[in-house]
Amino acid sequence: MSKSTRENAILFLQQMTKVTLALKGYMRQKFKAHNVDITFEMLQVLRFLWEKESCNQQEIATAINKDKASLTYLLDNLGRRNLVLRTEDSQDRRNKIITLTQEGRELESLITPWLEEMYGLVAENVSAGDLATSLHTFETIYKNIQNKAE
Amino acid sequence: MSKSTRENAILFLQQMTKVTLALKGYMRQKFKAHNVDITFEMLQVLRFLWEKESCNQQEIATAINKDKASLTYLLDNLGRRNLVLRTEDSQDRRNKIITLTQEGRELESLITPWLEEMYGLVAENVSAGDLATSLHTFETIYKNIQNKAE
DNA sequence: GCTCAACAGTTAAATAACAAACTAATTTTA
DNA sequence: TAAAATTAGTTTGTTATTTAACTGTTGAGC
Repeated sequence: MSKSTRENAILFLQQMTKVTLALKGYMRQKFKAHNVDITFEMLQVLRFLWEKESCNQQEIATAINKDKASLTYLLDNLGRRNLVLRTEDSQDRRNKIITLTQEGRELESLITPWLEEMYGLVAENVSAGDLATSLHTFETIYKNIQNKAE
Repeated sequence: MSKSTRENAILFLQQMTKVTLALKGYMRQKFKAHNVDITFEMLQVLRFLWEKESCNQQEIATAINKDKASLTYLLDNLGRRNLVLRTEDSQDRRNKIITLTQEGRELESLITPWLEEMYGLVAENVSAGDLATSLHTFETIYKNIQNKAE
């Protein structure tokens, strides 16, 4: 690995961290400005449920890259805010079926525009080609890690 | 924003999350395999201190993109592990000067190779051009967010 | 049919992040 | 120089993540 490649790898990691933090901060500020009492992580759950009304916890966890313990916790918090409901699956009693409450469903129309703005922030001033290259780079790096970790 | 651009923006965010998690997991597994009782976040602090032996907390916080409250907490944990020392700055008593202990310095030679491996994972099978494009994309997105948030 | 492995979810303990309010020290400025 | 603003760090409360151990349920193979 050449010295400049190494430097760029380090910069890559730094910039990735900064972008992640900045996007979270952007959404947090939106929530605060509109008195919506949820976090970025809760939004990830809600966004999934807006698409797929009913499912078990593991399904959500897999979709949004979290483990099931985090989901237990997140759904407790969403339940406390009256945004989701947990019911036992009578078909397979290991499952808890998660559904949105009316309140949870109603948030969709308020928040979706902010999500679209966030997607816009990712795409703005970035050519389609550069975006695709970056995507491809992520995929390569991800594979590199999977291979190394066996 | 075209539909496919939007899709790619969403994929970009998903892949970025996955890469971040995978890299953290990779390092965690290294620490565990070698019985080194630190976290990825503590490593960020140590890595900075290996370069710049002595500084105050705010300087570290800025360099590794954390807030000062997180640093208070992280340095408590590093201190408990006997890896860093906090001393009051007699020049400006608002500052706490952070230095590595012998034990903290000794970790450098053990851990640096793992860091280099991590940089390698980012650069492996990625052309210099693609890496540079990705870097540039991050910078553009970061600027987009800064501009939108005023 | 029983046993055992696999699966879904919970819990507890440790670590981390963020916001807001706070203390103490220093610098600015009027 | 006295008051005000700024800066460094801590504390508190809420939220999130990870690991590991745990409970309960289901299903496969003998």
